[in-house]
Amino acid sequence: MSFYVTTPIYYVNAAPHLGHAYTTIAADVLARHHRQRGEEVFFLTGTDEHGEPVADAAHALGIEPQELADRNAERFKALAPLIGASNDFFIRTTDPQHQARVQEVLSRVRESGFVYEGTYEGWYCPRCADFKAENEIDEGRRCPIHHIELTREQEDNYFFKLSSFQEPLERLYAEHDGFVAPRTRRNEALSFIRSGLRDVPLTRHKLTWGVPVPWDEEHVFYVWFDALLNYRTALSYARPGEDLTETFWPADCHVIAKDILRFHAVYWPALLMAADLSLPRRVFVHGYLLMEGEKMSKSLGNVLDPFAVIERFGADALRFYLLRDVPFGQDGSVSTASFEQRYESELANELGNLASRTLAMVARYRDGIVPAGEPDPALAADFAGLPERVRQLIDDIELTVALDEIWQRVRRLNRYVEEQAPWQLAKDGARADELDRVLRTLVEGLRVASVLLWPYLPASTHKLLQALGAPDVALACARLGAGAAGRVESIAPLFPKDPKSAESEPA
RNA sequence: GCCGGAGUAGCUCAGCUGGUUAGAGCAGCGGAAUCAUAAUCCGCGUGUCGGGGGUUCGAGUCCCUCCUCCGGCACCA
Repeated sequence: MSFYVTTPIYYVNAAPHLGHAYTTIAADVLARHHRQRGEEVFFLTGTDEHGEPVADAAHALGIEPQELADRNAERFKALAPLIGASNDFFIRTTDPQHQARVQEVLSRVRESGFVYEGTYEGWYCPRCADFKAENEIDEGRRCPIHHIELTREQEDNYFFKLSSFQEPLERLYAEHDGFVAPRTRRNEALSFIRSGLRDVPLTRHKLTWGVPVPWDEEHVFYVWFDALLNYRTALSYARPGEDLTETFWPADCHVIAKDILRFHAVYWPALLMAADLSLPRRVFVHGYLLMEGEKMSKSLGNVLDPFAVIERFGADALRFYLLRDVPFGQDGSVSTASFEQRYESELANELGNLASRTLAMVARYRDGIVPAGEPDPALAADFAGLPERVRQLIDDIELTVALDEIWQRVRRLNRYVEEQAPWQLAKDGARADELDRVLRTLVEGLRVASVLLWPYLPASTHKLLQALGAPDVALACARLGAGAAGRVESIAPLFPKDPKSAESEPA
């Protein structure tokens, strides 16, 4: 059993921000969950480096596109480990192996008859040195950037016969209902397809920053075709001397944001059909993170800065917050205030403190040895079926709902402590068996919750599971009573209240 | 304009194929406990379920209509 998940490749004309982190974190949760199942997982992320916006941004800085690409690719590459992403490879579309594969696949598409020479005509801005899309033209046919009048121009280039795939795509959507999720995004894509597909330019003539077209060196491939193919080309060279394509293709899940829906839900499957390659199983579209209800933008200030959050609270806190507070698949507001609220009340108070009190009681009442025996049936009943439920929800990419299911058990454990009042039992020697069972149950509950939380909170649950003497995170272990009795160690608070001043070790 | 979503407690939202007194978390008020990062737990909500009409024994949950908000409607990575 294998599982292949991807993020989009991030465009290097600007620096990484919270939105990039969000997508990568979500994909990472999927990757880690599937590893817990014992599946062979490949998790890909990377950078998209060609195209006019990169060339423009570079020239504005007075440097070559490659230099800008190198610079920003480095920043995206550095972001991944910082947010705890366990990606297996980082692709750059300027990798020579990628470019060679792109040429190969697109040549095949041409040989199959899906490419023809044509003329693109549109509104052109001489300052931008590029055509403008209909919806980005200002009043009076002006460039939205330079505010000068656009001219009508033509460009000879090669076209991809997208129109040939209208019917196959409609069939794909009919037969594979979950190809695009959530539902509303699927509808959007399908209605776009039904509205009639036109052929699209496959190459650009006036640009040079791109993958050269092998059959006509005057052209480079339009950046989207180059970019989309990364999902497949990466497998061929991610591991030196090995081709992983057979093992992992087709991708199980492409995680994307809604702004690139059309490319993944329409162009991409059409391109793969044209190349006679199998299609990804699913495209999952998440929403936007809004700051105070506005779309994120640096100029707004007041942005939840992922780097600042990670530096102070650690990557786990950011991961948890984003997947907890924003229903995955929908737009949602984020703010430093709500982050701090979640951090303190849920991570520090509910989970962190649960760990502290549990470990402290085992240490105080039983010298750090977890009593043997069966867990309390009452609590076991509340945990019954949980791993299966979580598994199902993750299969449905319901990351927020799955997290909530687990979190309800964290809360259940705090209630259990109050119900059982172990400190009372400890005063009565005749109730030692009861106390044994309560402590045993608590440790087990905490262990199971930690295993299930591991994809979301990899660093802190790892630390906690170590302390509990049960480091195995396999999903099969997420059953109350599956853990062995043994010794626990006490640890520093997992989520300190004032992490800024706490000189704790890095998470 | 066309298509698709959404409008449920102060806030953020659950409510699947219609069926007991409409739920959760947060915030607020009151209380209990002391193992714990002064953390935790318990109790407290008369909400026109956007408006109106309809179907039904019975409707946030189906149909019609109106209002408001959001998204998509092509070559912007």
